[in-house]
Amino acid sequence: MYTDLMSTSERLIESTRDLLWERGYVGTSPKAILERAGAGQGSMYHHFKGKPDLALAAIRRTAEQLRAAAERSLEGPGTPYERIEAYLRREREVLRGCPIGRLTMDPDVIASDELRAPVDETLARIGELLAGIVEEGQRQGQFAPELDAGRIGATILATVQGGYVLARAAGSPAAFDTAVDGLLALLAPRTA
Amino acid sequence: MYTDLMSTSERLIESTRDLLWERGYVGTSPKAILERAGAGQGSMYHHFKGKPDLALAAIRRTAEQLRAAAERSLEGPGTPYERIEAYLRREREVLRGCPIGRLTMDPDVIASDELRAPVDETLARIGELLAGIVEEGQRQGQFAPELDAGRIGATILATVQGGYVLARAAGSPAAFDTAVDGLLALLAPRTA
DNA sequence: GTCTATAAGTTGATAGAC
DNA sequence: GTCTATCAACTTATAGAC
Repeated sequence: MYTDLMSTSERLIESTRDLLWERGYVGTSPKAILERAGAGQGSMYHHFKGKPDLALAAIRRTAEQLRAAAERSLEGPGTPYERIEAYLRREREVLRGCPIGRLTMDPDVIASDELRAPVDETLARIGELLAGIVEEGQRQGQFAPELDAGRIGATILATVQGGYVLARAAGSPAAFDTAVDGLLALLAPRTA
Repeated sequence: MYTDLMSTSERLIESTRDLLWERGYVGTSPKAILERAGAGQGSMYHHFKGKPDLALAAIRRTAEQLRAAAERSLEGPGTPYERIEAYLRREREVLRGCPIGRLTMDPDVIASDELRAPVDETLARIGELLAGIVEEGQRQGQFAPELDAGRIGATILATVQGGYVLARAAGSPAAFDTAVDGLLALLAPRTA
């Protein structure tokens, strides 16, 4: 519940963010949003055109925060390998899943170019960041020069997204860590 | 639509399988199932206790088929690396997502131990198969002996599951292949 | 800006006829 | 076994009062 401090519009967006993460777009009803935000129907339809419009605002904000969190890990100190490890091992609420990645399993999100765009852009951006760091590592001799940095970036990102799937299936965050450990072993610098 | 040949009970299960794949558990209503199966309310509640019971039958069948498909690729001919490649490159309807993996993003599936069990067991089984093949490759000197086979198996499975996420986000199956290509490069046998 | 009232359609399930 | 009727609750949205 976001009943204090924030404006009604803010509370609606934050409530929607929570529910999209927890239940997805299809599983989130306006009623549930309004209850969590402590607002009435009128407020929602005053500030937003409807459920898709409110969801878009929520998704955009979540996408922006995820991108920023990824950049914090990836643009931190350390060698390329260390920065990739920092990204892979950064604190996550693994069993909640990726707040952006999970939206790709939402049929109504995928059916809407507008709702899908921030999801696509965010994952593409993180993939590019990862690819850039792999390239940097190649220039420093840390990674094999024959690797395609773009592909490795995609593999790293896929391992993270798939790690969430395995962890939720198993009901345990350890499954995420196992997949990450395997990837890090495969990426381990030649001169360790 | 499954209006011919099958029994009503079969048509209900097959319709549910389709819809669970397409829209997930939360996004699938009994009404939609009945329309697709060409059956009335009474048939569904005669053969099944309700939506969760019908979904369980559908999920179990899909899980079994996915396990069998994975085994066909992984227990085929070729070196360990070649069998892993065959599994990774086997024909998939990438943009539809993994019919089992996608269920992990369904809150009602994850909330039910009964519905989650076949999902967990299927992914665990495929992960074990992969780990076994990695071990075999290690014995043959194809993969580095210091790798933890269980972890690498998890990484391979995670890359596949994450590949679906990236492809659906991008709206293109190519994103799946890119992640797989990166993984295969990292797994490439020493004596290529 | 926010609220309640209202509405047409859907959800998931039960009852009972055939 | 299969069907339709019925049900209370929910979904998404509009109208209009305050």
